[in-house]
Amino acid sequence: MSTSEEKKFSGAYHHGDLRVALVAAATELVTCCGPAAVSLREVARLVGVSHNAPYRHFPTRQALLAAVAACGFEMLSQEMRDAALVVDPEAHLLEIARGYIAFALRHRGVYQLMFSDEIRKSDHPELRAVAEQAFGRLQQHVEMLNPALDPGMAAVTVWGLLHGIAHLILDNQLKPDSENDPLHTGLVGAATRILVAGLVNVQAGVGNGVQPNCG
Amino acid sequence: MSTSEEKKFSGAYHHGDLRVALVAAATELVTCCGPAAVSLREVARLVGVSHNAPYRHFPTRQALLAAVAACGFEMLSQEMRDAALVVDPEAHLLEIARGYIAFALRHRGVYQLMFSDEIRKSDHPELRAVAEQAFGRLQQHVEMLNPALDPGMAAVTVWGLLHGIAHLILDNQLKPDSENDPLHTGLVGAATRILVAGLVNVQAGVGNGVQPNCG
DNA sequence: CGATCAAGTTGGCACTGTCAACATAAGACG
DNA sequence: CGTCTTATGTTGACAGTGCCAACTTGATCG
Repeated sequence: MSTSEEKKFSGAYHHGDLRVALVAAATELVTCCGPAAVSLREVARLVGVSHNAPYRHFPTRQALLAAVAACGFEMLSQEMRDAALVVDPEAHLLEIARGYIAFALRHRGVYQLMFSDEIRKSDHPELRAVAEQAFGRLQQHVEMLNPALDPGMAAVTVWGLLHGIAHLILDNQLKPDSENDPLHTGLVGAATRILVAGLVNVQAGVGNGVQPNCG
Repeated sequence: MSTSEEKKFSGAYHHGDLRVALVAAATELVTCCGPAAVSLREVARLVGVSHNAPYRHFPTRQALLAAVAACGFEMLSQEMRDAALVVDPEAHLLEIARGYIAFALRHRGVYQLMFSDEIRKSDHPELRAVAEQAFGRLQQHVEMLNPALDPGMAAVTVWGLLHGIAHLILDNQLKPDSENDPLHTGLVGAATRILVAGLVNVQAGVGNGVQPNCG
């Protein structure tokens, strides 16, 4: 933030790198106060430009938020690559689950944004691309657990569980076990164990191929 | 809606039943256009009163939306009672899952509202009550599947999966299998089968009691 | 140098949630 | 019956929003 938030670094009329400064400021705002609290005017204020300057770089508020979300998907994708070190498949998935939830907690508002229907992926192809990449990684991991299953179905199931738990936590729908377990590792562990047991033991049924990410 | 939406049914200055008319209109708006599209002024307009009349019945926009959400929880609770007829535990949970997703799809915006963090359950105790009631029903059902498991953990896991899938569908994160399977029965079936297999086969581990619904 | 054009600015519009002040109708009480 | 109170609606205002249009600035290139 300290690099470009102060615009007058060279007394310039033109900011120099307003686009990235806007995304950075917006990300910060989203992270601390949630997507709803982000207004273009506030972001502009933070960066130190006039209320209409952002429109030279983003045609709409949604577009700016989409850029923030895309940034989030890249981070998530990275996070899941980092979790790829563990070898035991079960421990592997547990590691992924922990990482996923930790990511959602650490980036709160950004995570909410990434899966918000306010940001239609159909309107932002680049967003869709990074999102599919992240999902692909997850699917790879799940596939190793039980190759007999329809990979798409299985992956969406895992994703659904993680996404659901993340949402429940972020939306404050769970009693504040937060005191002694702020990352909800207990819940995540139990849920993952149940899911893994299911993935391994379920008899492979018919699967008609669900795919993610349209918008 | 036709009962009280037209205020001048008797040329009255006082509406007679403005509160329920507002909730009804808001519910309609939320259902068709999503929570974000609901403005107090628009609701007032629909009902045919001045833009400030709602403030005589709801101290804030959030309060009106909370009333809509509470109404939704009651419907969901009802829905889950209706699903209690099936006897085979597995088929039972499948029935519940189908019902849950169907509810989310049928009531779209209301469902999003029910679990939105915009509406803090701590601010609306009556909301919290009906929400906990609905969760209690789910927990009862899950408990029958494997009494050895921590009931809270297991129920939150089931809930998490259903909630996650619902969110993915409602937020348009899944490719439009919608054409040939608008209710996503294929996905819901597969996911539920995996989950049931897990619930039945997992060895009961330690559980430190997660509970839902705080805000 | 002069023209062009991207990048920022000022001003305005319609809309929002919410507050304050006022108006009206209905019901309580004499 | 008349008056007083109170719940309920209304009008008007304020600060905030996203976005459009018109203007200004400064860098870049012939």
